[in-house]
Amino acid sequence: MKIGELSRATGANIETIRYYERIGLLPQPARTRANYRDYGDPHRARLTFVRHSRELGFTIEEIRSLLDLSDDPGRDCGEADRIASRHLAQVEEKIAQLTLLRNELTRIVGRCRGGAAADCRVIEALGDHGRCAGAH
Amino acid sequence: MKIGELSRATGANIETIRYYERIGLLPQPARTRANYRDYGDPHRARLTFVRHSRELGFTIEEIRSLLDLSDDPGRDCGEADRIASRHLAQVEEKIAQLTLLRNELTRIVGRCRGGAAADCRVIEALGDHGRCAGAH
DNA sequence: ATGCACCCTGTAGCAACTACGGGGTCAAGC
DNA sequence: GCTTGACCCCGTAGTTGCTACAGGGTGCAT
Repeated sequence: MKIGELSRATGANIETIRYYERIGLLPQPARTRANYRDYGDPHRARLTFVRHSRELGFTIEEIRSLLDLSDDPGRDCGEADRIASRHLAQVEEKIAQLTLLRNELTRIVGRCRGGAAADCRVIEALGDHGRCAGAH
Repeated sequence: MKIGELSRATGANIETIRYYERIGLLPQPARTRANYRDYGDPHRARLTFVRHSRELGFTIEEIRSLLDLSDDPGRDCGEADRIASRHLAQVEEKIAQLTLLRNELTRIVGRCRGGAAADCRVIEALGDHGRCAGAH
């Protein structure tokens, strides 16, 4: 299939597909006589894997490791589990941080009654870190 | 104070301070005879405002708007509240997304017993979006 | 033959920094 | 008086993960 079809099949956009090839995440496909990229099913599967992993927030380098693992069926897969676990821990950490942040922001907003900026509680709160409860 | 002191006083690193000056977020400070930047308290307060806002996840452009408001004490401050409210909504959205993500990841990890990568459930799950519950 | 959708390459842009190279300044210690 | 070290200057390039051109070529229908 041509790059446009692959793009529609996977939801990755065309520029992104070429970018993945350039950084070596996708192998170089065959070319047609007109020098168009010509993809097969293994390419589609690999790109689906990459897009799905990206949607789950894995970095390109993590995905590279995961792909290396899956390219080498004999290797122990504990490494894949470790990468995913570490990522899960990062996501949980991020959720915790954002929750603290939401609390700060909730405290800050809704305190303006439309007065002059000189007395604005929002601006005041932003300038004064000392009043924050969270540890950011 | 010199840039190193300002850096220590605010937690912003030196390169970042010069960057903020370059993009017009901080005013150009006075210079000593040796051409060193020489900051005063207003600079420190402004930088504290910027860093705190960045820690709360406001973009540089949002911060620029907030600073414009606070520089003009006569203006209505409802705008500040709108910026903060919109940002709060974005944070809540992000938390919701990450929570879905965490659920996916929790489903994926811990399914490896150290077998061969060929049978790895983690790798399999990443290649197969169809089995995801969440709407990412 | 001409329009249109599609494809090619290479480069530059985005946010928000961070790092680096190649220099200048200043106070302390020998 | 000379060196050592900590600090400062500027300008530019790198980071991540794309996205957006510019300037061309290809393939098919009308």
